Amino acid sequence: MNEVFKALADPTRREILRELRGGERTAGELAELFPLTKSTLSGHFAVLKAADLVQTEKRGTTVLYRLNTTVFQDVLIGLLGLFGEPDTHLKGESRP
Amino acid sequence: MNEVFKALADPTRREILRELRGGERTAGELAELFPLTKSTLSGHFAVLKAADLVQTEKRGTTVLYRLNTTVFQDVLIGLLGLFGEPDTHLKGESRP
DNA sequence: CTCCTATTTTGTTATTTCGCCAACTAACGA
DNA sequence: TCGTTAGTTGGCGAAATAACAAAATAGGAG
Repeated sequence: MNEVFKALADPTRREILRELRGGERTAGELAELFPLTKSTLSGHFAVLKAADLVQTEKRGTTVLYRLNTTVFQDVLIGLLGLFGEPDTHLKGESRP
Repeated sequence: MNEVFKALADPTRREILRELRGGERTAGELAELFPLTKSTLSGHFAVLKAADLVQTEKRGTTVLYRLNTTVFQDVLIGLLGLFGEPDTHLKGESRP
């Protein structure tokens, strides 16, 4: 979960995710959208992949990136954990 | 919004927010919960305050910190912006 | 096999971040 | 006023981060 928040901390990476809302894109297509080199973008892709925010598919010589919407739910739950009510009604300790 | 995500990127700061779910705490009370110096914690408080994630109230010689739940909504909307559907149904361009 | 094209990896540099200690300010009580 | 307690600020070093250029890898096309 820490990796997810760290990944979301960078504006470029958030913009990448925003672009992927429209559907899958190749690494090159994404790279063209930013005033950064391909290698820099490739590093950002790696961070997003490590955080499981994107999924990749290798098709021939290109790599497709797409959003992993499953993790969206995890982030939401994480946020609820930050701002929601403390779980005082639970039996066990939340932090033993 | 960038400051908010940056603030959430640090585990200590997220833990501070989690602690504040239980109600307001003084800077000293919060500092005791972490194996860090007061000055370090003070720095984290400043980041959280700059991101508008907490509100402060000076009472005598102590400073009370409390959660700013208003920003929670902003973060949610920001997340929906990242993972939700692109706003293709809107009239204007989203990025002119 | 050889040459492109697409992408990742590696090495380097500049900037930022996080932690500590020491010094400082502010409010209170004796 | 003097001393104490609560908290913030400034300076510094270590580690993480983000950017680039150049080299390396992997897949087709010919």
